[in-house]
Amino acid sequence: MSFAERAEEVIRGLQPGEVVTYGEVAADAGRPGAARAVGHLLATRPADLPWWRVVTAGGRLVPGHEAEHARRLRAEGVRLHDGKVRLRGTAPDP
DNA sequence: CCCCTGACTAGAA
DNA sequence: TTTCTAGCCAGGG
Repeated sequence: MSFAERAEEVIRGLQPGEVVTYGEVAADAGRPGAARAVGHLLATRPADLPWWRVVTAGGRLVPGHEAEHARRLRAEGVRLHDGKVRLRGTAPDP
């Protein structure tokens, strides 16, 4: 099984509202640090994957798909803050 | 096998 | 805060 297959399974295993970063997916797929590869896969694999549940390490949405991404996340019940996703462990700036 | 590209990441300026 | 640089990995030509 290739990294792409594992990553695909990981993304498919995500639950509605479950938002993870590329690094999380890469690590879960067995290749920590291959975050770039994950993005490459999602970009080159037009499969029926919930790509909108994957965001950057900073909670930033996918560049070039912000509108679509934000819309889908809202549909899943994800709370957005200034176009960014509130990831676990992150705190707002007072 | 080599080279290039990209929906990444962390750190410095 | 935004922009740039260097490091990272998987695919495709």
